[in-house]
Amino acid sequence: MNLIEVAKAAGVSKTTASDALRNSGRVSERTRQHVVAVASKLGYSPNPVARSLRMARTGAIGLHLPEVLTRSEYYMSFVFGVVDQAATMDYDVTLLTARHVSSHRFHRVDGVVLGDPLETDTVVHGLLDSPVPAVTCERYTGEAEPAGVVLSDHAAMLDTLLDHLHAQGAGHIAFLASSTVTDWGRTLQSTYLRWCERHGTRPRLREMAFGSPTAIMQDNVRALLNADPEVDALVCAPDGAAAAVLPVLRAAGRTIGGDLLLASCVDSAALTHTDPPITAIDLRPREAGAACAQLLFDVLSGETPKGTVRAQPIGLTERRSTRR
Amino acid sequence: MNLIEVAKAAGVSKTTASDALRNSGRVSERTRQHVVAVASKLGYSPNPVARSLRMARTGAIGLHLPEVLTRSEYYMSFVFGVVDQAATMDYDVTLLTARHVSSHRFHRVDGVVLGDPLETDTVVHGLLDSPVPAVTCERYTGEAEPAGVVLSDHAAMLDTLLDHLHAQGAGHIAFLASSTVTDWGRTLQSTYLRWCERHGTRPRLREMAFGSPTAIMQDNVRALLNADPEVDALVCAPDGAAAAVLPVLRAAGRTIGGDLLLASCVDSAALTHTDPPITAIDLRPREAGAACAQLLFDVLSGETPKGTVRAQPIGLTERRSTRR
DNA sequence: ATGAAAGCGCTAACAA
DNA sequence: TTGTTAGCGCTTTCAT
Repeated sequence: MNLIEVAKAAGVSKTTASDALRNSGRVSERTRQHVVAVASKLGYSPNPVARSLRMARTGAIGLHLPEVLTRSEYYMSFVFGVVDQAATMDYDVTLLTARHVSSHRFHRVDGVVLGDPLETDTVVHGLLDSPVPAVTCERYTGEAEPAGVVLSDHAAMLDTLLDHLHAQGAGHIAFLASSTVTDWGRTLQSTYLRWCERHGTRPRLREMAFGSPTAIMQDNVRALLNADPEVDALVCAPDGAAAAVLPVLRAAGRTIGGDLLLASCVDSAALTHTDPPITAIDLRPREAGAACAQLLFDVLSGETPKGTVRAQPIGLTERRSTRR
Repeated sequence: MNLIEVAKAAGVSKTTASDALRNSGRVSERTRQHVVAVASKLGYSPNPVARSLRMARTGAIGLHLPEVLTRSEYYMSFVFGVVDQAATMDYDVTLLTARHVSSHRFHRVDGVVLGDPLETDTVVHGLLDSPVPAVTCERYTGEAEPAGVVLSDHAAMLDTLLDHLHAQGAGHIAFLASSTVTDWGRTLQSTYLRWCERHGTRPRLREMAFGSPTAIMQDNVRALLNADPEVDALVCAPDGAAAAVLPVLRAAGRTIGGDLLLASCVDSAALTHTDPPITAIDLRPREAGAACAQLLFDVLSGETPKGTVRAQPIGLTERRSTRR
């Protein structure tokens, strides 16, 4: 069932049928209604592929996420933020994986959103090199220049968190860090180190690769506490780490919210269920995803110049794990 | 940069260029290499939209998930199972949301995968009514007939779990149920009720709507324990419920793995970090997603008849919460 | 207000 | 082995 058949059945030309169905305002109200009626009777629906070819736009944007992290609640929310925003613009969202770099199928999408682009991710590199505009959530630490960037002020928020711990009496704050392959991980590390310097305390930092398994996180924290028994607060950067190390801390005889304060740099529902609930930075992933999609559309429409950077607010959710 | 320009630059016809780049085996090795070289020098990449139009297939499949649940680890894994499998077939995956039902853009995809189709979801209904084949993960409890179904034996696995609890000495097992809008939720409820009947014990069941907030889950469990202090085991169906109610159980003076056994019908990383770790049914969502995609491709290729049902194994992960 | 024709970039049938 | 031609279904000039 295509446009020609509808036109024929309605006794008009292809063009008129097309214009009628798209409300172009070119046809008389009478014929428009007639064509619409005929089309719906025939169960016609336009072929979006043909339309895309003619209009040179696909009606879809691509979305790429770091492979190792795809289980996390953060990314799931991010994805649906992007999808929601895209839906309001009548756009589809296509998930882009490793295949899409070697292959040459870039332009089945009008643009791409990259969530936390890893410097080491070849897909990211390929996508940034492709002809379609790209918006990243957080800075890309590699060479290429995305068409837009959505940024949150992680440095300021981590400072706020560290100040909070300090105000609660913590004097020796340790930091379980993410690797520096993302701008986020890098920023957090340097912020922590600077904060320690400003406060004249010795940094206790352990770095972990992205997507490290639970056991590794736990080993790191155990080692941290053994090496430094005087540690009285722990901030965990990797998603899921804070909850994962809770048993270890307890096994070491520590009381969370008592002689040891605990906080996470990524909030999640799980942190509200732990005993005690764990203080965390709320990254507002859904809003971040929506902001990325919006920026991409603004760039695509030409309203916004390439290279635009937009701020995305984040928050701190204080819970019992950091209240003495 | 299109095929014609490449052909011109290479001094061959459009067709030859096309065949050379697609390894159709129609052109001589000499010209093939020449065309490929020219194309890559010019930075040519084929237009997938044009190809789709010509070949009457889009190279993408759609994926729809229940809106309310989209944060969960289960669905994130499921999504990437689908994406992985699709990638091996050189297919894209497009996320389908509410918009796609009212609108008529179905056929930008060659088929759709529906994860846990809710009977009440209008998108699901629209998709099942659309001309493209659909594969569901779990049965659709409404009227339409999907082209394929991937099923796990939840009844058998819940029986196994209940038997396990019974073997550990539990005599009064309560069940926090999901609503019956999915086949999964329905199956679990009836299985629990039948098990109770077989064992001559009184069922203690509370049903919760899909996507209920934490507070509601906790209230339900509190009420359950108050009404029935003799309950010595609790099975939670909804994703996240088991972890969420842990504090409530503790506040009620119960010892998990001691005077109260606790288990979840959906496994997740969070359940390995709780104290104690919680026994759960491992639904193997990644494998399930991959199986759905695979079945869809088999249907699309015509190898597999419509209406095919395939089994997908699941497992039980016993943890300390159910070992006395 | 409507129609005829061109063409988006590609692949497949038909020739040579 | 290669080239020529005809569309896939749509939107957009350009006429009328």
